[in-house]
Amino acid sequence: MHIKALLTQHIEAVFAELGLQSPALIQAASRPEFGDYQANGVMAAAKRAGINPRDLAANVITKLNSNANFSAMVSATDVAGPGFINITLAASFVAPALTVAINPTPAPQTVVVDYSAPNLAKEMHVGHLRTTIIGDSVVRVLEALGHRVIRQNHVGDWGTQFGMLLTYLEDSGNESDELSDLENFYRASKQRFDDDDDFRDRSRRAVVALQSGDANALAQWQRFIDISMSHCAHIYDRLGITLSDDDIMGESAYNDDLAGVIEALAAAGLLQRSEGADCVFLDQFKNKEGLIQPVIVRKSDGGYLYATTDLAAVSHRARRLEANRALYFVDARQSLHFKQIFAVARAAGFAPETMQLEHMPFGTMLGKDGKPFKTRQGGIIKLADLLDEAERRAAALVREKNPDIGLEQLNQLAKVIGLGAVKYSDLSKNRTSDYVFDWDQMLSFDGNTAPYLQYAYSRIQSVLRKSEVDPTLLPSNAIAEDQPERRLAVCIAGFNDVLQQVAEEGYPHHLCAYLYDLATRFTAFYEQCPILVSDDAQRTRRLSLANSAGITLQKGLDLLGIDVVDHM
RNA sequence: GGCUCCGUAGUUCAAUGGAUAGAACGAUCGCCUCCUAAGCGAUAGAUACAGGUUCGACUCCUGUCGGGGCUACCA
Repeated sequence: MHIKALLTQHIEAVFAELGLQSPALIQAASRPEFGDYQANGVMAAAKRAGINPRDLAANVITKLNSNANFSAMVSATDVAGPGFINITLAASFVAPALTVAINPTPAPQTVVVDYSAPNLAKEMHVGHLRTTIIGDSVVRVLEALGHRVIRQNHVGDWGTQFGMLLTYLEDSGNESDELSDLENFYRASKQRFDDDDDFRDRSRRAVVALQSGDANALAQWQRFIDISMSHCAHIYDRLGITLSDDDIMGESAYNDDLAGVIEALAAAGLLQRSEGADCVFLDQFKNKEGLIQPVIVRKSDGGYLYATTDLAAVSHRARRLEANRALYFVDARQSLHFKQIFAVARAAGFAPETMQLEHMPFGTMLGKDGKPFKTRQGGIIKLADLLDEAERRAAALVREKNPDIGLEQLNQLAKVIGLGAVKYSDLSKNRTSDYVFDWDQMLSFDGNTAPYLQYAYSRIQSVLRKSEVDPTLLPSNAIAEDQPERRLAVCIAGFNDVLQQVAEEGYPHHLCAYLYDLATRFTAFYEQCPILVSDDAQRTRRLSLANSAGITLQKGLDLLGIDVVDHM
């Protein structure tokens, strides 16, 4: 059920009938006393038509009420304030939504989602959390709505830094166990690269050897990549990320396409030689002095750059994968880069006009001092260490709450709760804002956190167990009666609206906010409406509501990549 | 310099141009004879500054102050 879409349709139809072209602007009511939903569009429509907004609102309501379909879904509509329309849904309309079905989209698309993309030169650190977790959640939501999703893990497996790493690997006698700590290995080779001129030159030659397909260099490279990728796979497994080896489409995969990209750009008349490099100059990247910022696609030494690779990737996604949409969950610092890539791709015809290219940026991770974490020298926290600490803290808490718990169950609980907390703390923030990394914040188990939602879920399971009824036999369309029941039921009915929004905009924090609201409404209901001690009809109705709330929580958390447990 | 993002309670975060700016943590005070107190209730506390547009501005525009980021051969 898409409540917003239905209300929007009805109201905009009335607007049209009155000769007005204006959005209905439906949103969930900002306060409970305003009903369940509100339409904010009347004021603007009235303004444009030069009529009194409250009169228009009254007129709209009259027309709405004469529509049988609208009357069936709504129990009250009122004009409020300067011209808001407050809408209270009919309990009988809300009831069917308690089956908690996710509605498939009427217009399924092929959506490429580019996310995670760790740099294989290094070990995954906390900076990779956002793209990986947020991207995976959006992927889950898109798939749940019936879109065909193609994951693309555009790993950093190519480029100049590998010259440095392979040269260092060679110098250190090919000791593969040194690679067990990738981070140290990277740091050591970087140090050498910065200090040693000869090493630097050899590193650059190693890059050329790699790019020209030298067999020995390639073999070394492959070994390095395999080891590094297995580190990533391990992290994905722990985090429950849906990426697999099949989704790996790294930078190196486009090597054979790069020359073709240059040719195509030349054929399109876009290529210009400037200071020895092949560039594309587009008017839209002109500054105030009229100077155009070039997009360099081939260096003066003949080497390609990541811009070239990304152009090849756009082309691949458009033609081979036949994507209608491509989403890039990548750091906001690359905003200009993607603006350029998308513009060049369009100009060169690599992507059809009908294909949406969307950079879904996220903010930078900051230290507690508010300054960006420097990834170059120290200061980074490995993802593996963060997850260990999360599980350790969760285990300590679980043991404290439940001293008699068995070891196996303890570990299982600690994992679900610890990882849930880490993921939720990231997912619940607007991805575009910068991100302050703080152990205690990230591993908090109180308040608006995943454990709160998991706790609400486990309480529901507890009540259902005690009721000794089979939840699948509960009526799935109970009519809510008391106020806390209504508030809960209306919230459950809004599930599809929020999924739709996340699929369109790529902001899972809206789903988090929704689930938190749902959980607080459940808790209010739980406090105010005794379930098990009620009489038969009431008991069944309330059990049914609780069950629906539990299913919604479970499904919603699953779309965030967070598990639930029956006991906490 | 140019472009761009940001500045909201003590702290961490919310708020498609809508009504009285919401939460959480922390603080203070309450609530377990009662379906799990990882909970619930109450109190205090915020839009950097100055203009402007608008019926209505945290949100849009201009300026000031403060802080990130990007900006021709790294990715």
